[in-house]
Amino acid sequence: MTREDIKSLLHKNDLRATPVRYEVLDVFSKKEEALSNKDLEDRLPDFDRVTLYRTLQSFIDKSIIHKIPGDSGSALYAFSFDDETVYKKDSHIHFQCIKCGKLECLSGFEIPIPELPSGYSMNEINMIVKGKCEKCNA
Amino acid sequence: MTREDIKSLLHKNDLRATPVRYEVLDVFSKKEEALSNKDLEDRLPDFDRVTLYRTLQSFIDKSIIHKIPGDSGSALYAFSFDDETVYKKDSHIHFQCIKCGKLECLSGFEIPIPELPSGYSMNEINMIVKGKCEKCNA
DNA sequence: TACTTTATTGCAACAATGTTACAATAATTA
DNA sequence: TAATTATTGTAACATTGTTGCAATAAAGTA
Ligand SMILES: [Mn+2]
Ligand SMILES: [Mn+2]
Ligand SMILES: [Zn+2]
Ligand SMILES: [Zn+2]
Repeated sequence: MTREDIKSLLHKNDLRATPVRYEVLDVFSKKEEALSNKDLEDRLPDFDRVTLYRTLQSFIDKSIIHKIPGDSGSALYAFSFDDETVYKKDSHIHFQCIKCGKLECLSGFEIPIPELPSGYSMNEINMIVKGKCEKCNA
Repeated sequence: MTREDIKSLLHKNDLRATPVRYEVLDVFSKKEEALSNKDLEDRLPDFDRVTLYRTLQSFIDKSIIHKIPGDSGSALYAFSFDDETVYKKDSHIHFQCIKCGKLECLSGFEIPIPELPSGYSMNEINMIVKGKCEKCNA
């Protein structure tokens, strides 16, 4: 993602193009794994953690990134490569390696639709698979 | 679950039968929804929150309850009605209602097995479906 | 039952993460 | 360039998670 790409993405979403936002989006678009607020603090030490927190919130609001429920205690976030509508239609699997700890979005691997009891309706599915990634299995 | 049932379940797991444990298991075996540490504090105000925290840990260790990853910021726990082995073999769907907020284990509705990229292995799956429950759809 | 052993509890204290208020500052628009 | 309004940094506070330690209670034994 070029600087121009980021700028237009931000403006398309009614967000001003500021240094934090450039940096955070740069990190997300490059990194293949999900990151926590703390992860960002470590990577971008020049910005305050509250600023990073609010940056994440604004991106979540605009669906530029998505939040991934984790059992780790802190929330994880990842870039939504597909555009918003596509992301919501066919959502992807989240995979967390039990050895190296990395949590990644498996783009291209669709979540199989489960059956629900009658009377229940479905809006969103989140599937988190735990196991060993390719590297850690080798 | 009778008092005797609870006692033998605890002893079977090498846990002493104490008042907190009776109460917590009583709550879990009756309630159909998942609960947080805070939820337990509200329901059982006579016990210290750290005691409840450690009670949950001991039950998790023995697989008497299971932890459910949520995006709410705090961990949720639910009773494992099936015994441990069965629970691990065919795990169940977790359903969270977007209207009333309740998170429940849909026992009897199995998680469909997803495909993974080659080289990846699977140890555990967690599927959280969001939508409206029967009550909230009526 | 009384005694011994060892797990468990309550309290205090601390760590980590999440969240808001407000004044200073920077990005847009005219 | 000036005006407008979003965004930032700092501080402060809330909530949840976690550990150490001495007091207490449960289980096992005589
Ligand atoms: Mn994802
Ligand atoms: Mn469950
Ligand atoms: Zn790995
Ligand atoms: Zn409901």
